[in-house]
Amino acid sequence: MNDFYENVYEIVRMIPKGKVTTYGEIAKILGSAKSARVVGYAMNTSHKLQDVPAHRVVNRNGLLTGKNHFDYPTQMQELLESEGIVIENDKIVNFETVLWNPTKTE
DNA sequence: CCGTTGACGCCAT
DNA sequence: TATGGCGCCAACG
Repeated sequence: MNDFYENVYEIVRMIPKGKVTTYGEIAKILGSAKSARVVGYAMNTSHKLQDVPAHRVVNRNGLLTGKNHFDYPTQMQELLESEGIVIENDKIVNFETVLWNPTKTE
């Protein structure tokens, strides 16, 4: 397991309930701001890991781009809604409000 | 070993 | 404002 992925998983695991973060932010924290795609790929690999709430990770627009990779397309939205996050048209409402900043939280 | 693809993001047109 | 292309890095065929 590469440190890059380990860091990704660790950050995603740190996301508190009812909050979300973006691939770009995670990538930036890891030092590869432009490698957001790799973060997404890591998420795909994390599918086998239960401790990684991949549903709390969205793109910079708050759009549920990865919903199609779950067991069923609506699972991601359902999980987020279960945590109090409001989603409309596959997009998170009040995205900035539910956005979690890993760097601000220690 | 080389080419293509992808849970993204930014810049150019 | 909307669409398209390029970059980045790793995995897969």
